[in-house]
Amino acid sequence: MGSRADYVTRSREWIASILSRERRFLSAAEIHRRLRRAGERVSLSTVYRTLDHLRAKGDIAARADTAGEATFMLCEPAHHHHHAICANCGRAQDVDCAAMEQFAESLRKRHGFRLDDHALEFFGRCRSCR
Amino acid sequence: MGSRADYVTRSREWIASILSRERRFLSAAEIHRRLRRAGERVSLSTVYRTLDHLRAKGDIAARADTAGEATFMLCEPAHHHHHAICANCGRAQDVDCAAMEQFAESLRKRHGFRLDDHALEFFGRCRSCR
DNA sequence: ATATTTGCAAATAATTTGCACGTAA
DNA sequence: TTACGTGCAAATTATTTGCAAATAT
Repeated sequence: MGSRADYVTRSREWIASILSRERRFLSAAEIHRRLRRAGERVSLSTVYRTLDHLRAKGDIAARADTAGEATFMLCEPAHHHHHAICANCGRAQDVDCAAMEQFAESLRKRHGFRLDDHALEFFGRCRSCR
Repeated sequence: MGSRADYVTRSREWIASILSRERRFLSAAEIHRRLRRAGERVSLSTVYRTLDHLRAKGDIAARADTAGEATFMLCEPAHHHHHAICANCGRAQDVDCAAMEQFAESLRKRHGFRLDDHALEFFGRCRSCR
């Protein structure tokens, strides 16, 4: 039965550590640039493949930025991507969403829309960037 | 002073009419396909340029779909892109958002996040697709 | 030993651009 | 007429893939 292994490699550790240090959405190219700066020689395709791997495992959240470029961020609850994204530093913080869920429910009642998933993003300035 | 004109052309009328008929997010390629089906000979670049033009005017909303491809939809209030997107037919309906605004306000108080803009999307089944 | 990951170079796919020609005003 | 729009082909950019070599288990 298909239970594929999960090798721990230098590239993967580096990419994970970058995502873990910078708690914000990064593109594959940005991650690749940081690797080179750190002196790590990892190919861009490996970055893409690793990000895809992490996404499949549910370890990171992916979203397309305004230009449509894919970006990735470490994020535990794989199913609730609610973030407050700072227009200045780009950092994203998680947002608790009890009120959100409640609103989603009222949505269904008023609009007859059966909800499978939802995504909410705020754009602005975080506390430290004001 | 730079107030550019706004010519009414065959291509633009067609593209506007397609967006007006289909109230859902369409990619440039999808719009182009519809034009050809209708027997209209419009280049893909013109589709892109027209969509960009409409977006600049604030007549349409743009968003990257899950694959990162740009999609466009006719949408009056240029600053509030809240949509309920049907996973089946793809149609997007506007969602009233008084409760949303209120939630955004509490966000600021609790997280110290100064809000510039926000985007909210629901994915599921609309009434007629259930 | 063997399955998995990687690098590299080439293939795709979406989008943009330069430029000569067409068209609305 | 003249500013704006369009087609076409070429350029750019993000992402994916095939395959042989490297590496983790």
